Amino acid sequence: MEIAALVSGGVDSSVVVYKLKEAGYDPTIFYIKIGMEDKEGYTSCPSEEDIELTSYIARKYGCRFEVVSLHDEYWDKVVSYTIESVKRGLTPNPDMMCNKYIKFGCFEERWGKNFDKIATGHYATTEEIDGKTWLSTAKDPLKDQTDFLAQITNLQIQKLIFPIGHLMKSEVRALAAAERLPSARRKDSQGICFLGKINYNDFIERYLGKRPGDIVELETGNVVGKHNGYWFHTIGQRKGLGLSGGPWFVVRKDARRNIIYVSNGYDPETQYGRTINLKGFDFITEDIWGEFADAKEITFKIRHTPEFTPGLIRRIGDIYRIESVDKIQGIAPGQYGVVYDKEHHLCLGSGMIIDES
RNA sequence: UGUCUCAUGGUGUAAUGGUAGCACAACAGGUUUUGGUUCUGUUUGUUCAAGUUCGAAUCUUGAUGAGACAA
Repeated sequence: MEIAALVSGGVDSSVVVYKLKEAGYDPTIFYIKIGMEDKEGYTSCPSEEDIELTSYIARKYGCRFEVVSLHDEYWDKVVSYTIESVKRGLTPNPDMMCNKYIKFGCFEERWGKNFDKIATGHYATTEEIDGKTWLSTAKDPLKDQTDFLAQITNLQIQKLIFPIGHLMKSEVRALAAAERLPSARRKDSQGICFLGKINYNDFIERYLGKRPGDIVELETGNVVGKHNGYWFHTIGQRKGLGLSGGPWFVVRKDARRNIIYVSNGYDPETQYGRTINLKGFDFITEDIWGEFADAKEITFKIRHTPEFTPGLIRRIGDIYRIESVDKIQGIAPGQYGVVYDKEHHLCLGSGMIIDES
């Protein structure tokens, strides 16, 4: 079986190579360059070190190694998507798009198609049930990354293997240490991958600039402060408002009028919601419900959190509506509601959160 | 202009002659492959000038500023 391993130079993907070799496979290692360089030659890509580490792994395990660039595609599908979303007042999820369109999209079309399987260092697992492949959650609940994979398709999931999905993070680190991998003690990557060391707000300002507007208290309608543009704030956010007498949380955004609505207190009710409307819901493996009028018991996430929240899902026309059992903080349109089965074992699919109105 | 009240970090507030504290913000870390949440830590202040006192944010006088009542 021919396997392509996507390796970034981090601990997780390095251990993937080790696990594949251990299992008797001879993977070909690919490093995907997606560093952010725009037309002005501006770059933030710290890929030199990553490529160095990846190349070390390839040598150590005697694997074929290729550095491929999906820079333009990345810019198209992920970076401009991010900017467009933010501009529309939404909260984008670039990493989900990266998985859907880049790692398992463009890469597959250009290189992955020549392989039987594509292996990555995601904390996720797959499961065969009646000849169908399902995306299922990782053993390590804290590191589970199925929520970032929930936009991929059935075709993609069939080709994927996640060699470290049944390991705890600590086990992965221990393996890396035992194998003396240089990335063993490397810090976990975090944050939007294309930003590197660039501050998020700087990135936004670079493309959207500033547009001062009012910060309004939702309950009273009072103007309590000024902001530099609705695109610098997201729903549920506390930091960055600069208002005293708080804490204050962003509870609503009016992109058209450039107004940020906030509520005051440690636990304002307006910060929470129980209803989540999902547009363009995609099932990963198959539509297990079809047309249905009743409510299905599920669990879900609307953010990368360790908890799965129980709830009921209904279908209302094209909209899938989740009624959460618990109140949910920071429901931000543009983010994805990721739906799992009741036991939060299988990841069923996801849809983009839209405004309730 | 007559009278009164008030003046403490960026903001809002404590400390009634005895170590200027708290909250929010900001900043820095931890957690987290989405700017979110959350946790830990740090910085910043007595409007100014003179006086009383062993000792003043606190008492006295003046200045400046803000507010309220007042014709």
